[in-house]
Amino acid sequence: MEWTKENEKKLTIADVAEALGVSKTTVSRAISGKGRIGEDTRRRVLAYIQEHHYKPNVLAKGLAKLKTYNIGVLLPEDYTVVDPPFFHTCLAGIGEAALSMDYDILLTMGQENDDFQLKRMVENHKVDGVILMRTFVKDSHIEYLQSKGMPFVTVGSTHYPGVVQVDNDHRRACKDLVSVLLMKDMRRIGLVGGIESHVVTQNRLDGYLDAHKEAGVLVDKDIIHVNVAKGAMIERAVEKLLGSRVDCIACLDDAVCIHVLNKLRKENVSVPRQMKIASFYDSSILANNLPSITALSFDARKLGIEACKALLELIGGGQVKERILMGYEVVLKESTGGGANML
Amino acid sequence: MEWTKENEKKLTIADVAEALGVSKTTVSRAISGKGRIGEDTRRRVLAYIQEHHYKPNVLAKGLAKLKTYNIGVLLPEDYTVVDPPFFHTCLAGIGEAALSMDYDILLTMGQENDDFQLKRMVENHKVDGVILMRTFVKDSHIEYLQSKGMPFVTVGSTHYPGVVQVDNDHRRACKDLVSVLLMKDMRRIGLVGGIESHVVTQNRLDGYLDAHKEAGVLVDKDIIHVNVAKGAMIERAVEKLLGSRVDCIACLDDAVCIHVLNKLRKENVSVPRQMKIASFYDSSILANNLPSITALSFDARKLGIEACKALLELIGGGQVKERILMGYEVVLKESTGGGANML
DNA sequence: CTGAAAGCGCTTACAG
DNA sequence: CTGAAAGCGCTTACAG
Repeated sequence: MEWTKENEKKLTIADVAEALGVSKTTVSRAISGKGRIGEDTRRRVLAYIQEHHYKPNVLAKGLAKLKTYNIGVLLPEDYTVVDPPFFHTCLAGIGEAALSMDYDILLTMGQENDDFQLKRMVENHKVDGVILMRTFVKDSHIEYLQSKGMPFVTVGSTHYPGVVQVDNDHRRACKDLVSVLLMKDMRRIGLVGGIESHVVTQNRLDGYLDAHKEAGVLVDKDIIHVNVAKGAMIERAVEKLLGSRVDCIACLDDAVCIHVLNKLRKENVSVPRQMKIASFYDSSILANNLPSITALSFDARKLGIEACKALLELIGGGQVKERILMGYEVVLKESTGGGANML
Repeated sequence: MEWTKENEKKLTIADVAEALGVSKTTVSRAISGKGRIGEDTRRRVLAYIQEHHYKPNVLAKGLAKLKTYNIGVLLPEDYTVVDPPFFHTCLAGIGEAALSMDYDILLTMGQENDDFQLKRMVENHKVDGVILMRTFVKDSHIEYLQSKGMPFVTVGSTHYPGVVQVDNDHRRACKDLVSVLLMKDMRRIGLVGGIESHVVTQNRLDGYLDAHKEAGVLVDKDIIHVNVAKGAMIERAVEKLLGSRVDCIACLDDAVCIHVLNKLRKENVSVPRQMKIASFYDSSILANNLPSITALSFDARKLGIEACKALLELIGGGQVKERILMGYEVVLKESTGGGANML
C-alpha cells in the first residue's frame, strides 16, 4: 500500500517525460491528441499515464492556454419566492453539460442589481463564461458582462439585444393554460405572485393577456396582484380576490400557490367547488396535493443542459442561436374542475 | 470611452511594473503585503493598480503557490426527499465565508456512493479542499478524501474518526421535541420519512429513542416508517399509522410533512384534533400552513459559514475542533395542540 | 515524428 | 528596501 501512496504524489508532465525518456512536448501531445505524434509513442505515454494515475494540472494548462475551464453560475440569493428545486435541477443540467467538456461550475450568489460577486469572479479571471440563472427587466449583470465582452448566456428571456438566452416559452405556456381556463367558462381569473422586475413575470402576464384578448374577454386589472411575495401579502391578495368574485386564482409559482391554498382553507373556501386554482409552475411540492393542482410543467434539467451547451459553444468561439425556446406542458388537474383527461 | 476599454485589456503585473519603473517583485510585494517594501513605493503601486483596475490573475497566483483558491462543494443530486432551501441557504453561508478569504465555490453534484465527480474535481487539482453537504453511514466520499489527504469538512455528523464536522445537534433537538410531545401525553408517536443510510436520519431516530427512554415510554417499532421517500410510500405509511392508533405523526422533514398533511386531509383526519403533527425540520414552506406545524428550526446559513471557516482554517494548516455542534429551536405550534406560548 | 525553448502571470528564495 | 532569476506545470510555435 505504501507504494500506492508514493505514486499519488503529484506527478507532473516532467516526471512522466523523464520516466519515459521523451520530452514534455511529446507527453503533452499524447494527452491532448494535438500535433503529430507517433502512434506507438502515444500509446506508451498513455499507458504510463493510466498506470501511474497521472492527471494534468488543469490550472497550469489553463495558464498556458489562458483559460480557466470554469463557468460561472450566478444564482439568485433570495430563494423565498422562487422554486429552489427549479434552480437545483437546472444546475444539475448545467453540471452535466459542463462535465462533457471538462468544465466545472463556479457558483456565486447575487441579488438583483448586486454585481459585486459577479464582478469579482470575472475580474479575478476565474471563469471563461457565465450563466445568469434569472433575468431582470433592467439587468445590471447583463450590462456588465456585455461591457466586458465576457461570453454568457441567460436562463430566462431578456430584451437586451445580442444576448444568448435559453428559456421555456412562458408566454405561450401561460396563454395556453389561461385559454383552457377561459374555455372552461372561467371569466374572472385572478393572478397572484411574481415580481415585476423579473422578465419571467412579464412574460407570464403577457401570456395571460394574450389569452384574454384571443377569447375576447376583458381583463380586470384589479384582480392582478403582482409583487406579493411574503405570506401575509399573499393572504391579503387572496382576501381581495375573494371579495371581487373571481372564478379562479392563477398563481405565478408554486410557492405562492401553497400560500393561496392555505389561505383558502382558512377561509373555508373549497377548491375547486368554490374556487378554481392553477399554478404557472409545477414543482414536486404540489404533485400530491389534494386537490391536485392544474399547472404548467417545464424541464429544468434540459434547460440547464441547453444553456451550458450554448455557453461552451460561445466560449469555443462558435455560433449559437440567440434565442433557444424550450417546450412545456399544460397539466390539467382537479383544482380547475376537470380531470387530467380533459386535455 | 474608448480609452476605458483600452485599459480593460488585461493588465499583467509586468505591465504595472514597467509603467512604474519598478520590478515585478516589487509590485507583487505591494499587493500581497508580504516582504519588505518601502511605504511610498507601496502606495504608488497600489494607487496605480486602483486607477488602472489591475486585478491579479488568480490562476497564475495559484500556479505559483500551488493553490486553486477554490473549495469544492459536493451537493446531493437527489433533492426530492430533502429540503432544497436548506442546501441553498447553507451554500449562501459557505459562499459568504469563502468570499472573505477570496475563495470561490466549485459546485459538484453527486449521489451516494458515486465518487466520480468528486474524484474528478480533486484529481484535476481544481480545489484546495472540499465540503460534503451530506453524510452517509458508510461514506465513500469521506473514505476517498481521507485516502487522498485532501482537507475537507462535512456538513452533518459522521462516525469516521478524524473528520472535521459541523452539524446541528439533531439528536438532542429531536429528543427535546419528542420529550415535549410525550409530556403532552402523546404516547404513540409515529415516525415517517428519512433515509436510513443518512447519518442525520440515525441521529434523529436516536433522539426519538432517547426521549422515550427518559420518559419511560416503550417504543413500538411498528410505528417507525423510515426509508419512505416517494409520495405513494408516504401515503401508505400514513394509512398504517392511522390503523395503529398513533396520537401523533412526526415527520423527518418538511417535504414528508407536506405529503402527510395531504394524506390526512384526504382521509378527513383533522389536525390537531384527531391527529397531532410535528416535523423535524422547519422550512419556509410550512411556515404559513394551517394548522401551523410544530417543528425544529436550524440556522442553515450559519452552518455553512462555520463549515467553510473550518475548512479554510484546515487549508491554511491551522487546527480546528473536530466537531462543531450548532444550536436549534423547538417551535411549538398548533399542529400539536398547543400554541407557541406553550414553551 | 520529436524536442529545446519560450511563454502563460504570478511568487519567492537569494543577493545586493 | 529592491531586483534578477528561477520556478509553478502546462502548451505551442519553431526547428530539425
